Amino acid sequence: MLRDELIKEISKAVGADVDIKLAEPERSENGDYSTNVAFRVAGDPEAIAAELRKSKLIKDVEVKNKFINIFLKDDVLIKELGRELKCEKKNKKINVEFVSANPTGPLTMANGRGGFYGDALSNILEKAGYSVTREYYINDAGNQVRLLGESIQAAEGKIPDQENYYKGEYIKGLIGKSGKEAVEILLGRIKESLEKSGIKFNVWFSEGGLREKKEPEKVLKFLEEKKLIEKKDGAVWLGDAVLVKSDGEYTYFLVDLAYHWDKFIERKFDLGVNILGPDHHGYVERIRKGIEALGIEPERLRIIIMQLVRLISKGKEVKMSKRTGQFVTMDELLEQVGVDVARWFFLERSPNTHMDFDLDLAKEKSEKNPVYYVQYAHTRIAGILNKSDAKPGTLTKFSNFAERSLALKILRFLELLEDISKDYQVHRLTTYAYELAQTFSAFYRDVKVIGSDREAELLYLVSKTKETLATVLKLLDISQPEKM
RNA sequence: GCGCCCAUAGCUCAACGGAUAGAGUACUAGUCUUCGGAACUAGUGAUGGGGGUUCGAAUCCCUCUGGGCGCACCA
Repeated sequence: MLRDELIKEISKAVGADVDIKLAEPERSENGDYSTNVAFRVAGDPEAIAAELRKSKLIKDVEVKNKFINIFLKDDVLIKELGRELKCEKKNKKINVEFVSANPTGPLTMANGRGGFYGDALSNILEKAGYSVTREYYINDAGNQVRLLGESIQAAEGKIPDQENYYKGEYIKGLIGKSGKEAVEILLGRIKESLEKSGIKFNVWFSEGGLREKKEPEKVLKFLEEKKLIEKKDGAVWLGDAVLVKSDGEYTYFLVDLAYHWDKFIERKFDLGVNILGPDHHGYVERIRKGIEALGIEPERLRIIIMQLVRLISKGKEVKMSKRTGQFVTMDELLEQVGVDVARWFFLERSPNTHMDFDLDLAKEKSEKNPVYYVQYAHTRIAGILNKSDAKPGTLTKFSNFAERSLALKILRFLELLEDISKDYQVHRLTTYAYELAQTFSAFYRDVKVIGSDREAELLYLVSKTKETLATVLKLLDISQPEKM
C-alpha cells in the first residue's frame, strides 16, 4: 500500500526508531498525508523534510506548525489507482460470535444492532484477508427453555402464572407446544428475520450439542487436574464463580467456558470476537479469567459491548423486555423503514453510543437517511457509464482539483479497511461511503465526462469510483442500485 | 456501596492525543431546467462544571453534576 511505502520512507528520513503515524489531513492545503513525527524526535523538522523531498513518490513537503505535510506526485496517485481492491491474505482464523439471542421470542430491534454490526464486521474482516467464521450460539438447553415451556402452560391456564414467565403475544401462538418444540419454532422465525435483515451466519452452534459432546466435563477435568477448582457448600467453584451448583446442575458460566474451550482448543481459532449487549459487561472479566485458567491467552478473546437501543414513543421511553412482552421486533422495524435504511441507521453509529430510537419518527427519518445520498451517487455513476459510448481508457493526468481529490479519496479505501480490521470501528466505513459520494458529487459538478475530449480517461476514474463505492456498500450489505 | 458505558450545534451523530471541533437535519439566503435536482453553494449554531498531565486535550487522570446498564448456586 502507498501509505506503508511512505511510512518506510519517513522512517528512513527520521533515522530514529519511532512509531510513524500518517494521517489524512482535514484540509487539503495540509497535504495528501501528514505526520506528527517531528513532535516525537529531537532535531530540525526541515531536515526530515529535505530528506523526504528526494523520494520518488513525493512532489513536495511542507513543514507547518511542526507538522510535516506531504504532497504526492500525480503519476504516483494514478499508478496506485490501478491497484486491485484487495488486501493481503492474513494467516489468521477469526470466529465472530454475534446475536446469539435466546430462542425464547422473536428477534428484537436490540438484537438487530449487534446483528448488523457483527455481519458488517465479518464482511470487513473477510475483505481484509482474514478467514472468518460467523457464529450464532444457540442457547437451547438451559433454564430458559424450561421457563418458556412453563410460560406456554401458564398461558394455557394449566399452571399459575408467574412474574418471570414470558408474556408476549407470541406465547399465545405457541399453545399446545412443549418448550423444546417452541424453541425450534422460534429459532426458525429468528433465522427468517435474520435472513430478511441480510445478517448471515455459517455456524449455528448448539448448547445442547456442546453438552452431548461432554465438553463441560472436559473442562471440569482439566481444571481439576490443574487444581484450580474447589468444593464448597456442595458446589464446585472456580475462584468466586460457581461451575456446578449444589443440585448438580451446570451453571451458564461452566457451559460458556466449555464453549470457549471448543472455540479455541478444539477448533483452534486464533481470535474470537464476542459481540455482546451492555448487560454483559459484568461478565467480561469473569470469562477472561476463566479462559486464562483454561490456558487460553486472554488476548485471543475480543469482547465488543454494544450499547443499548432505547425505544422512544411519544417522547417517553418504552421499556423493552421479552418477559413483559413489550418490544419492537426486527420484522416490524424492517417493515417501517426497509432493510437498507435500517442497516445504515445502526451501522453509522459507534458501538458504544447509547441510541435512542423513536419509532414514530422512524419513517420520517428514513426518507432523509444519508443512505439515499450514497446510493444516489452510485446511480449517477451508473448513468454516466451507461450513457457513454466510449470505453474506459488510461488516465494520464489530473486536469483539476476535483479529479485529483476523487482519486485520492478512492485510495483511502484500502487503508481504511486495514484500519477497521484492527480497531473494529465499523461506523467509519459509513462515514467513508458518505465522503466518497460527496467527493464524487463535487467531481460531477466540476467535470463533465460525456463529450469531453478526455472522455475515455475520465470514464476510467468514474468506473473506479463505482467499483469502490459498490464494494463499500456490499461490505455494509446495502444495495447498490443502478436506478432509483 | 462497587463496576461498565455515555454527555459535542435546536435535534441525530463524527472527530489514531494533533493544526481553524466536522457532517446530516432544522432554519436563512442563493444556484439551477444537469451526465439523473433524492443535487449544488453560502450563512447561523457546540465540547455539562471544576482541577490536573502534555509542546498540544472533546479525547488521558481526578472530582462534581446528570443519564443508561450491570453486580446470583439466572441464562
